[in-house]
Amino acid sequence: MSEVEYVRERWARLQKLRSSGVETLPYRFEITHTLEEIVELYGHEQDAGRLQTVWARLAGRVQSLRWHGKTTFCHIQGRQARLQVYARQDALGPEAYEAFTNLDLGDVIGVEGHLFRTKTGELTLAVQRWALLAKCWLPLPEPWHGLTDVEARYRRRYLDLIANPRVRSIFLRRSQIVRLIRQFLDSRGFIEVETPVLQPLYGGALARPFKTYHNVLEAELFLRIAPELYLKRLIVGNLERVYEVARNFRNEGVSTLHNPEFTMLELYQAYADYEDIMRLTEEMVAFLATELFGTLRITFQDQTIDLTPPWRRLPMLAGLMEVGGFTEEQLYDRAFLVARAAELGVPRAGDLSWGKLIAELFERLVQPTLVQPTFVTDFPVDISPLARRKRDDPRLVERFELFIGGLELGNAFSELNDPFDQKRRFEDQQRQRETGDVEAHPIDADYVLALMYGLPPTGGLGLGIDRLTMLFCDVTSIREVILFPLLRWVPVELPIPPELDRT
RNA sequence: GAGGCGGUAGCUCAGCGGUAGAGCACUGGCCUUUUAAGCCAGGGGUCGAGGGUUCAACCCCCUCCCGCCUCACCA
Repeated sequence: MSEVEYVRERWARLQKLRSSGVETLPYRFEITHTLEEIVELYGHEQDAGRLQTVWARLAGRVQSLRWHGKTTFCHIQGRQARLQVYARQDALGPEAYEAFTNLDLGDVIGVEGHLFRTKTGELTLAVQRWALLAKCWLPLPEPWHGLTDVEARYRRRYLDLIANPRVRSIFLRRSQIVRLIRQFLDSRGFIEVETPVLQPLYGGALARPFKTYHNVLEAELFLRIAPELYLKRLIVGNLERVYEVARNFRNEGVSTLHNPEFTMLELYQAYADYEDIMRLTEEMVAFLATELFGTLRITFQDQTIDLTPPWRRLPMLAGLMEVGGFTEEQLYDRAFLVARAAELGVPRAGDLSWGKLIAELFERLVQPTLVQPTFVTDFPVDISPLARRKRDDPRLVERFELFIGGLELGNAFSELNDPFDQKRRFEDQQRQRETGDVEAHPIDADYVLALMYGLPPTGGLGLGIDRLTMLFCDVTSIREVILFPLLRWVPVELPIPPELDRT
């Protein structure tokens, strides 16, 4: 049967229901409990007499229907809990009962009655009155296999959420993660702030931006690629500890690890350095695991990951020596690095700076081995234009990236607070841009001006919320943790029968 | 951007160069404690789109669209 015919059929049933006296499509329905509350309160209550006295008004989506002549069972589903509902002709009367048997899977109903337990012991509501709250005009995916077609799952995420409990649990967990992060940071004296998404000049990361246009100002604007430079202005402004749960936009490819818009926690703490931020990070992630799972040992892709702090610190150059087999001399031997990089398939290795060569080699040789939580520290200065130089080696910066389960989760520095050095670093980026590096950081004089008023020593962190959620939900595609991942637009044809397509 | 895989009923999937299939869902009937309810009967298809080869194409060929995976790009 075509979708149009389903709609037609259900339309006819709705008309029948309207004439049965059952309340139809009301503006509100007063509930006494959510389904979660009812199950929580009475799920273990065995006393039949006591259950009998519980009168409840509940609502949910009909997710199964079993009818047996003069009685009908169904389950209604809420956000997490579901409850069985039992309708009898003798309790409802012939009209309301007949209407109940004409429900469709997917309809949203409100029910009123008392609780009891069936023969098999299942907590159930015996309906006395009911109302149709919303009509489901189209058939739902079948309950047994759920919805598996990936494209359909992303384009119609609501169906995915209805049909696949695991998907629901991922997004509930994501919400919990963000809530716990706020709780953790608030308890440490951070304040949550909001900074511009529309920026006249983008910065704070090395990436290509989306461009847009303000009509009245007649000005080009960019969607932010990171909130970093605004948050650090706030540290200049004495706010001392700030964070933002920031949606960032990067005009880059889509993959299992990248969505053009994604969510990053950024935080800045005055008077701290990157060592402090490492401790903060491991404590925060350990807090999350403990609150979510009650343990610091989690499973990701069949590997057990131990989140117990302190985590391994691995200086980038040390990693190349240990895992990559480099000697200290080789690390500064440009010809050797170029040859090794070319060997590993790095394109245009000869054109890369020392820092980029080191980073490429590290990424290929060492990164895949990082399953247990690891802070990779001390990056080359030329790929880190916003990080402060290492106190005992000006070729490097005080920066770390966090890897867990092979995922790159975060990036942090001792923030560069010297306006003169910052200006030179921007100028260096500008030169890279002129040689064709489209991701080089643009010069932001307004930001340097802010630094001239004095940025205290500051530690900052960017933590990928999407990827952190992937880790905690044991999924390998970022689209599984983003409710509506970016897909190419396709036209939709509405299955509305022509005779119903009027006012 | 390159390569691989996929798109068949509302959903999950078979299928074969020769009349389009199953399970669930749907419709009608029976059934007052069922739960992947059961039993009986029935309806439902632009086989992603377009072109080509062929007596004949869901199937073979070409182009395109959409998606997934790997790689590249990308921190």
